[in-house]
Amino acid sequence: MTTKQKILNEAMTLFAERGYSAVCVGEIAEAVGIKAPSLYKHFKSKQDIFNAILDEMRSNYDKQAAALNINGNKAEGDAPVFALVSEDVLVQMGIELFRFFLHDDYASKFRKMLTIEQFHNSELSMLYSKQYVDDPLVYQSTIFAYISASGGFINADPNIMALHFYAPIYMMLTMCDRQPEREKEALQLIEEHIKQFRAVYSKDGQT
Amino acid sequence: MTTKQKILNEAMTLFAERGYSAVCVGEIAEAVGIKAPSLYKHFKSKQDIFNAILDEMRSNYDKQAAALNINGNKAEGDAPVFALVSEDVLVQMGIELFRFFLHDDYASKFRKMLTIEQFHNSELSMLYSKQYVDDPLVYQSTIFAYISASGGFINADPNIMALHFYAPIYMMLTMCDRQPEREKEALQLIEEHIKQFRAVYSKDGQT
DNA sequence: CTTGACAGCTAATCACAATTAGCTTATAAT
DNA sequence: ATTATAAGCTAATTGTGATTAGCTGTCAAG
Repeated sequence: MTTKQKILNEAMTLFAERGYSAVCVGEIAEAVGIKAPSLYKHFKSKQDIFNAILDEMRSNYDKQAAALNINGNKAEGDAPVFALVSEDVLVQMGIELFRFFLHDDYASKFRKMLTIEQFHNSELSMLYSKQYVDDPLVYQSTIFAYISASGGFINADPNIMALHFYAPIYMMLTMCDRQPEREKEALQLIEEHIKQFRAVYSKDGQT
Repeated sequence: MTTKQKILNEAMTLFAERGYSAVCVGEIAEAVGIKAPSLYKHFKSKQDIFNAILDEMRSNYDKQAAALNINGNKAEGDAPVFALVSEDVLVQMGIELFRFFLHDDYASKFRKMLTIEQFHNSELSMLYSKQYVDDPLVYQSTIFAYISASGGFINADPNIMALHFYAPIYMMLTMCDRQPEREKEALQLIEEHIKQFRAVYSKDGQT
């Protein structure tokens, strides 16, 4: 891995733990294994490092979606897969989603960093909302619209179904970001959540 | 209002916008209308100001719960009120809850501050989880257990019902913290969310 | 009246963090 | 072989931020 890349990684790790302004360039350098002034051979300022992290993540965004076996924004392609909502396919899906976002090193660090910096300016606010609220809701909504249309679920607004499905997962995710020791508990809750979600929304009623 | 109190207020405002380490004591002083060194007549360090904010909020915690017409941790007392889940009492409840937490100046600033600082140490992590995840869930759960028992709702795990009810509200709340301009949209979603929540969980079925 | 505590101020101090200057070495292309 | 470039280093520089020293005015208690 190139030094430049190493700098981005270590910087993100530190920013994710303590936030941009609490981290000093010396620490980033030390983590990389060089001295502070050498950072300036690769980036013109501390702010520039931060910006580069954002740029990198913007270009990684689609790759990330691909890393799950989902199509990111374009959920139409995935919907048929979910249509086979037999038994706990839905449960598995939700849990995979949760596990991936929680454990993927890059995704997880980036999310924590954005959590800390989200109020800093409106670009970051919008980015956070897009990544962790809007896009997932649009995606899930598409899926549920499809399932509803094919008769698997009762007739209900797919946007609200998406909210019902995703919000608890989101809440557990942010909880595990700050308290990783509660992952087990979170998984348990998510599993029950999805089972009950399926129960109340599926046409036949209970499992 | 005493200067000491003003310092705490202004400091919290700034910490909520930009986080502890990005704010310098001079700014706090300026917001209060004094010079930086004068702060030290009231607090022995910048960190001490932060700690005092936490202390203050700990002692305000119960008052806050009282400000809503709820009993904080002890939901047993409130449950009967909710038992009359006729029509949109539930909707009103949820929306009031949302509005209060979003607009109350103190509650809102404190939440943002804690959002930024939550990863700083485990005490803050626990505090965040308690305030915005665990306590609300316990509270809601108690309510739903009661409603279920009195036959208003289908038989389902009240913990999961609480999660279903609260998580979307929580997600919209944190969204509005970073994008206040989306409040209308959030309220709309919450209203539909609760209506649908009631529809799927109430014994009779639809509205 | 006067005195002491309080709360403010200006002018240091002290540390440290970001960045720049300028030197060195390795390496890869000419 | 030579040389230009990249990437590292040490030693400034510069700015800023937290905190301390020490002075001053106010005001309530004696």
